[in-house]
Amino acid sequence: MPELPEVETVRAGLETLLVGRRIESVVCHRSSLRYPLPGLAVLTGKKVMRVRRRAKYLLFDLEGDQILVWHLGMTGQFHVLPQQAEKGPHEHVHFDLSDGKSLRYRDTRRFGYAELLNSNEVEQHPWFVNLGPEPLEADFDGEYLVAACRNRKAPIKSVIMDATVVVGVGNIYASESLFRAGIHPARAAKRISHKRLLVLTAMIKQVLAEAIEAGGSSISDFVHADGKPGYFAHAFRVYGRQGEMCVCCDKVIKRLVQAGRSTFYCSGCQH
DNA sequence: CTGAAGACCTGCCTGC
DNA sequence: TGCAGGCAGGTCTTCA
Repeated sequence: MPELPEVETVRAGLETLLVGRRIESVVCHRSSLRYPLPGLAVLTGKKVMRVRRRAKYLLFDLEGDQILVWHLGMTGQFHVLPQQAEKGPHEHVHFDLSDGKSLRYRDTRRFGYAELLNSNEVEQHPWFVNLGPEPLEADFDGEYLVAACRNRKAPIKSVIMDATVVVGVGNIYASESLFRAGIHPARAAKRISHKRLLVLTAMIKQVLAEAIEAGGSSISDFVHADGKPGYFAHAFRVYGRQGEMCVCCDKVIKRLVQAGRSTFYCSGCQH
């Protein structure tokens, strides 16, 4: 469910709630999500040292050398509840913690997945080895995107959602950043001028930074680790607004389907 | 190699 | 009311 701002918001929440706590017990209510779950019982007694993020993956650094890598898929959520809280629907894994709380993983559609790695295995793991730069880091800049779009005739929306080009830009923020940049989502990447790609790079950074600042979006499944919703959904300018008036001109927001995903755009502002 | 489409899974909303 | 169909924030696999 979550795009980069949501995962980053979850990461920050979990960092506060988990670091320094020990895992006292682990219960898996099913043996696999998207893939088989790793044997999590080995984490019993381990202290959580850090919670990091790479792309849309959460990385829990544990005492010793192990890293629990977790992807939330479309509908994954972590909640921190009192240990005595009853098991909720679609709660697949419980970690009881040394402070009397319980970390619960809930995932309706079960597209989430997890793996337990040693720290030296992460970079070369298939999930990480081909990932592009983080969109908010300096190595994702205009010149980089220009180079990535050269010779690519795929629609620009597909290119910015390609995790080997840049990580973390999902279906919502792809539409939002293309709107801000005034670029039609179906335009072939190679047919966009250098100057406009520089603007798009800046808009990707801007929209993601604003969403993180607002605590992520809240559509149906996203909630923070502490259960509070994010507020960025109120700031969508095109996503989910087909049939509504554009905020910038007198045209109506349209929807089209690209690679099986909905894309929202304004035919007046984007070309 | 590239790009498009299907697959995974459940729940909710719409329209007949 | 009931049911079929479409839709949902991700990513991997398959196919042309």
